Amino acid sequence: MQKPLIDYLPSRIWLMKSEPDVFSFFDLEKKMGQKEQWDGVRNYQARNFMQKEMKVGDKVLFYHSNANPSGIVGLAEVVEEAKPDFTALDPNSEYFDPKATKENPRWYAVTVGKPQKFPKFISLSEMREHEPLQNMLLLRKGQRLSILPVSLNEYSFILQLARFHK
DNA sequence: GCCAACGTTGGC
DNA sequence: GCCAACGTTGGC
Repeated sequence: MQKPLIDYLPSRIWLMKSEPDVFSFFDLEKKMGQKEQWDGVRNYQARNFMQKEMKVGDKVLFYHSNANPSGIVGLAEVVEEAKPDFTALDPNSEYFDPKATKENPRWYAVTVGKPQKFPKFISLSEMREHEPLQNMLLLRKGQRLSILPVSLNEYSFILQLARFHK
């Protein structure tokens, strides 16, 4: 019997996946103001995390998915609470959702900023090697959610692996 | 490119 | 509400 996701809440630490070909950690670093709304999420569970659970100041482990290799590149932070994701209303956007309206935007997204690159990149395969990370939601078979809560112990361990001290 | 494991949609 | 068909995610 696996622990349901909801048992990990409330969390103040999150792992957010992004495909680097679409939007990478380095894109965030280069972004004006070094912040970006996390738009394009079209999964209800991930949206609910952003809309209902994520608060300004929450820590974000920035994960590159579909990458060579996939893994955590650095730390970031929630800098603005969830607001409507207007890409859903834009017919020219690949994230357009015909069911979204101005009155009911349907999709919401937090804004992520304050990127801090890890001295050492943490690959997915490295995470699998470490006992203290074996219960990470990220490592669960079949877990595809793009936003996942992270426990404090997992977070501390990852910061050590990444040689990140602050 | 393959494909397992999910999530979503829509007919009934 | 069930569930088959389809679409997506993301590691490999």
